[in-house]
Amino acid sequence: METRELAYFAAVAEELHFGRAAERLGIAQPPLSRAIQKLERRLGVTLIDRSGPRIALTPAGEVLAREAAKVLDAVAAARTRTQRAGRAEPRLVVALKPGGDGGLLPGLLAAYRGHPDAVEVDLALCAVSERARMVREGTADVAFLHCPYEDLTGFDSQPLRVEGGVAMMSPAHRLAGRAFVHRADLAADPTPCWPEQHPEISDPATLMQLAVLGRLIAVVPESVRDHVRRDLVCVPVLDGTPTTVVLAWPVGTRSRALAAFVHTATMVAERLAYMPSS
Amino acid sequence: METRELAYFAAVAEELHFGRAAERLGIAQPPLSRAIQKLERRLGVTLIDRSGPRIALTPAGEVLAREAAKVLDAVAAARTRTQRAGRAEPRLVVALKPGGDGGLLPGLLAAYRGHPDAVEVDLALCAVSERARMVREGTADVAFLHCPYEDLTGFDSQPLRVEGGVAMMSPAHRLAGRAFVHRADLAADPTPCWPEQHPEISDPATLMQLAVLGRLIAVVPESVRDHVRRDLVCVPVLDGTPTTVVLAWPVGTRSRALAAFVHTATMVAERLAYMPSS
DNA sequence: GCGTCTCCATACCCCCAGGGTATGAGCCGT
DNA sequence: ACGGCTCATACCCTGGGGGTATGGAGACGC
Repeated sequence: METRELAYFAAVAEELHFGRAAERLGIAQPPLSRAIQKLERRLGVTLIDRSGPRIALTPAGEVLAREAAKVLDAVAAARTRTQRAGRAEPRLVVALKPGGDGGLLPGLLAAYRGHPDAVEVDLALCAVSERARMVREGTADVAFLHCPYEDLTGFDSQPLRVEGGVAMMSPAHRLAGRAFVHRADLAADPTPCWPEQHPEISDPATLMQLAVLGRLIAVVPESVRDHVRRDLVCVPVLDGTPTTVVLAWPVGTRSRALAAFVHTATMVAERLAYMPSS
Repeated sequence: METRELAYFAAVAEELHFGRAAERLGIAQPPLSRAIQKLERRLGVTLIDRSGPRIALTPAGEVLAREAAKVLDAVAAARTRTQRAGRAEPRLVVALKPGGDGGLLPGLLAAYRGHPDAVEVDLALCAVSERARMVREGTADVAFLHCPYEDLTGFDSQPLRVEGGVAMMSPAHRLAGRAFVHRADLAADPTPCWPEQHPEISDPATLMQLAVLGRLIAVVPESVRDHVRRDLVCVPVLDGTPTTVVLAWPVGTRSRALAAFVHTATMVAERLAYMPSS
């Protein structure tokens, strides 16, 4: 099973149409039909049900569609990781969303610079949904992720710190004067909360703008507190789900630079834990 | 990057010798050299350092060697899973070591048979190290694994029950009369324990034979207690690391039969938890 | 019910990529 | 310096992957 064949099958499985799949692949339809037939012969399994008016995947075809996607992802990751490893002097690409480092990054970068295995660090500031994908695809080496909001399957990870939540809201809001709130206070509120109800807002500026306008209340990790606009107030949510800031990297990575980065991060996080007021 | 090329590179990376790698691959040496050169040109990266007396992998080559192994594993898994899905009526292959089901299997199989999504269940009784590999390669659909002794990366899993440990020993042993022991009692003992010091013993019969002879003390999950030879005594280890029996399956599996099996297992495990004396 | 349209399979051809053999080139060790 | 080991190069050849043209099997309209 060559990757080309798997890519062909993946295209057919997605389009459910040989002609369109062939067009997308940049080849003619007959070679594509033959390639799929050959794949079926070699596996000894029917992958596509061609009897109906529209073609459909057999159960085996469904399985192969998922497996093929995994293989193609692995191949793409292999390419980017290999190329990155071969270019010039090594660098470490760290993916995070703005403010998503739990306040650890300044101290971490300073401490990491002094480590014997340290290399140059590139920061990839990106949207929420991008970070895990970047690491999976090899564009980034390691990412700051937030449990339990993000899926850690396929990653090794190191928890750095556990943070409570604060509710970010307009000063005009009726809860703005409170020393703390509970989830129930927010649930009863007419203004919607985030990120539960608005997962599509990935941009902090947009989020804060909406909060200022009283359109929503955002529950964010407490470390974000220092970066919010001055015209917003933050009120701790006592019973909010705590967020764990973790460093995540692909399983099986063997890189001294990465190991040093993770180790340094753990040290820095521990040190900060004893000085939480900073 | 075709899988053939990756297999070629993996062979070279393993043998560190073009001639032997070519022999292993069943091709001549020149085509292999060319294939690797082509790979390097396409990636724009040097993979192999040919300057020394023995060839060596560059850092990029090291990366690709690991990534290629992942891809080839994924391809092999894709083939076996697809073929299994296409053969006749579906079956569910459950991998476990003898006695490794925490006593859940009889009740689980009986309850599963009644489930609407149930299919025939094949039991693959295999050695300790085989189970995870079988699921990873697609030979089995799901396995009983034991945390924290086995690596769950790449799997989704469902914990079923937590078990304490019992020390299995000859009746002649000085601790055999005790109602319970602590780790310290065993650590001070001249006879070695298992599995910590003897991971190579994967066969329960061998293990028990050695225990009978007083050559070792085996610390095993308490559910194994019912299956040990009658000429052995089991003494609870109060402060032993608890073993969690989990069901593990490949991430991303979509199978009603498997979902039903896992769900049933959870139910059965819960029910058993309320009747621990059974 | 027949023509037509759509869509996949088949037939046939071409060409290049991948494989083989022979041989050269570089690097040791003696 | 020379022979041996090992990888690269040169050259040829074949198979298979890709192209075009066309057939055949349902689905739909009238």
